Amino acid sequence: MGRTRIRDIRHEELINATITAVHKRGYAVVTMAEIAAEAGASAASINYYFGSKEKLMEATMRRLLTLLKQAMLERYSTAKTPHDRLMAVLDANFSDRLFTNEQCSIWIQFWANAPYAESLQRLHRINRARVNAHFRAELRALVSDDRRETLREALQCYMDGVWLEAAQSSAPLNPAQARKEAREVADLMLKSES
Amino acid sequence: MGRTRIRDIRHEELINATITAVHKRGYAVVTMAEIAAEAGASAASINYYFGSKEKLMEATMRRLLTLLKQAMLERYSTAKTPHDRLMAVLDANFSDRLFTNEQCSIWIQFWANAPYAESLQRLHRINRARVNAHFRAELRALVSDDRRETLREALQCYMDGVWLEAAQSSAPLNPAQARKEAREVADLMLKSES
DNA sequence: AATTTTTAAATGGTCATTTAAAAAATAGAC
DNA sequence: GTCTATTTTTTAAATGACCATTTAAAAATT
Repeated sequence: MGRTRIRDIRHEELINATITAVHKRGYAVVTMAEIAAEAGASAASINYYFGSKEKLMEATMRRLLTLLKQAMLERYSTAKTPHDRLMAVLDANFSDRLFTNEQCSIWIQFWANAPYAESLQRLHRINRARVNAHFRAELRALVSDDRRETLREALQCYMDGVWLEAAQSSAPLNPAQARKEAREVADLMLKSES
Repeated sequence: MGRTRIRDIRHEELINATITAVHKRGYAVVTMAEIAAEAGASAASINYYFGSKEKLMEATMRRLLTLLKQAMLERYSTAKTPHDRLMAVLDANFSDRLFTNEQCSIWIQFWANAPYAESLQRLHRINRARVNAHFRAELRALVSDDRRETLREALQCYMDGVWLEAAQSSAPLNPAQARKEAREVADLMLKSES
């Protein structure tokens, strides 16, 4: 049973604290002590559970990527048509659970640091490849060969750009609105195909 | 005359060194000593000319924003139609001079740090407002009222996303290709209007 | 001679990580 | 259920780097 119950609880607490602390202070300057304080723990305990600051950051990013993956798979299961499944990918990216100020901040920090940390770069590649595969699969049925890659890249860049812009704003985000706009943009691009 | 000749030369050298050093090591971890070494100077001289690391970073970002502004104005002057001027904005963003690995890296670092530094945030707002104004002005003649804002935001996010993705790749960028794709994407979105 | 530019070295502060010991939880024996 | 023994968890304090910035003096320029 709960052989590692406390361990799991602390992992979760510390990762949540990391998300909040990085959002508040920035990846570059946040300290172990600040993260620990956010979780009501001590800096030493972070090293006890994660080994180092870098490994904590990696675990935090892994968590976000898992959430995104789950959100996509959830929506995929109920979507019937290629068009529905394409929209499912967009909806997942802007789901209420994911598209928050805190998580937008972390994503930006992730993007900014991935080029300088092998472990983060790897996570980024894996995630990017998965999203691309989904897009490609669904677009196959929706647009002609010669436009498919252009459209796929445009959609991917659009989504990244929305996250980027959201991270600059301190006003609370509106995921429902973001989903609506993403659908509009996608349909706008698809329409010129039919 | 050259009352401040050396001062200007050093400013330029140090800003260029900053761009290179940040690209190589990341904003978060690059040291004054590394930047100085890149310029063949000493860390102390950076403080002599810029006052602090933060002010150096601000000056560096200001330089990039100026380059972008110039590139836009240059292309604007020769464009005749609204469509041409819209493309001019895209072309400026992906011009040979700007769309380089080094500068992409800096932009990402800029985006990641703007939320945590008032001075950077200000620069970001100013730049964003200018690009938006250009887009809005040209789109007025090209698309209907109800779709204009969606399209503008989509284009803006697309551009940001392309920069973001470019910063993740270590392969040399292809500005001409980026311009071509941006034009395709823009036309794709405009087409469904006509 | 005066001013500007340059830097080596000193300063002071911050912080991730380690250490060593305490506190808490758990298990096993009775 | 209570009482040790053992393991796990927690943290205060120590350690050791690292680094931006300052200082003071030298070098270069005017």
